[in-house]
Amino acid sequence: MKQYWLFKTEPDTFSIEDLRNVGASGEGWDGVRNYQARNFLRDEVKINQEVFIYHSSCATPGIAGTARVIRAGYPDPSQFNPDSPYFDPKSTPDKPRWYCVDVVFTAQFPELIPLRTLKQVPELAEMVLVQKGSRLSIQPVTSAQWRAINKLARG
DNA sequence: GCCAACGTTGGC
DNA sequence: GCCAACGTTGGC
Repeated sequence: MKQYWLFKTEPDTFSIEDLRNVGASGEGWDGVRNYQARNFLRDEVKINQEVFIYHSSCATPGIAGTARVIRAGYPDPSQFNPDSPYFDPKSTPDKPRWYCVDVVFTAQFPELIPLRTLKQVPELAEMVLVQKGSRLSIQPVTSAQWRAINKLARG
């Protein structure tokens, strides 16, 4: 079965509009500093898989649109950059600790689908995002969940 | 390996 | 800004 994902981002820092604006070159999804999320990026997120872009820590948190993976996991360059907020002095190029992938914008939903709406959809009851206390910033999404959310987005 | 203290996430 | 939930750190 095809694997889908949900990536969280704070729109004040990097929004779906920002992703759209970088165009076809895509964007390195860097700065993920959680081991469970790292493992997904390193081992399981593959080229051509599709991703929901989720806006967190903002007035209306929710799913803003979609992206596609154009490069699978590789060492996150920001961990080696002392000027980066994501610099990790304990990481070395032969033993990188953190990984990222590249994604490209595919669509922005006509309207963001708020978390509060997603929580009310029976088909999404098992979704990682709506589980209590889920802080995971890179999450697997099933094909059934992918379909249900795209249906919601079309209204 | 336990676990208290501390730090972070993120909705509200 | 509050605070619950969770992750990480570090002494022992």
